[in-house]
Amino acid sequence: MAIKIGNLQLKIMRVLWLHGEATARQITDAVSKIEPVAHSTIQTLLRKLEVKKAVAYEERERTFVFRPLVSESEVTQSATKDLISRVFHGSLSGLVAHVLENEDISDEEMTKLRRLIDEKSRESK
Amino acid sequence: MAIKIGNLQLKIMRVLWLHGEATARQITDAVSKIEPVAHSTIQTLLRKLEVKKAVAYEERERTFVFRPLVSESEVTQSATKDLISRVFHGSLSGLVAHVLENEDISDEEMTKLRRLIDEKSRESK
DNA sequence: TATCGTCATTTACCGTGGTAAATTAACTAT
DNA sequence: ATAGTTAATTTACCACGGTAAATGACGATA
Repeated sequence: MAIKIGNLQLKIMRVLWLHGEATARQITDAVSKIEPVAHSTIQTLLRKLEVKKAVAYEERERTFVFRPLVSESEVTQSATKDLISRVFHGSLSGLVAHVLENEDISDEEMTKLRRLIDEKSRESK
Repeated sequence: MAIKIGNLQLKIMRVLWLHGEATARQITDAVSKIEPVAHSTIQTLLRKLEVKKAVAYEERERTFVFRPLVSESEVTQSATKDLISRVFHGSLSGLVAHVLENEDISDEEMTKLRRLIDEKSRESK
């Protein structure tokens, strides 16, 4: 548990979550579409992800095919938990209060938020 | 902008926000109440905070008295923005949805959340 | 067969957060 | 005046994320 990864590592994981599996080259290409990155950088980070058991690979026709070992939810979860506990003393409403006060939230977002809360309270009853 | 600090550095800043100003020794003592830390560690981090203009000091009776140069809100803000943009593609509701699905939120928290949203929509109209 | 392209592997470096001991400088109390 | 206390400064690591070039290994192709 408590999978903690950086920003580029997250982008790599996203490619894997999206495609189920991918070669280093495919990941480099996918990530580079948004922001160019050297292939060797991707390989280094894949190695680091492998060390911390976030991905695994399998050799297929002399090429490594990587697949994720952790789910998007797990990673998202620990990043979120980390922020909420570190910065907001464990309080989700603290976070939301802060954002509502300091950021402009669109009407659409507000509607979504309200719906989320409504649904959640209905279901818990 | 975009002040980014680690966990222990955050704890140091909290002492400063709380007291307005403090000596390194006072910070060490305050932080150590929760979790012991070497005085020299605090001093090192104060130095690093000073380099990045998060604190300033003033010499008083041969002792440095530190004060914060950035507000709690600024720091909280950039940590929050960072998470929301990195992990939730800029969507606060995405974050909230995730938390509601994956964590147990108390009734009290839910009430607070609802109130926050109610107040916010009322005020924006 | 010699070279070209493509992988994987090795090696190396920077920045930042954290950890802290060792040293120096200055004042205080005996 | 000397020993002890306290603070600041210096120095030194480690871990991790990111960045990437250099090298090695191997199959394909000219």
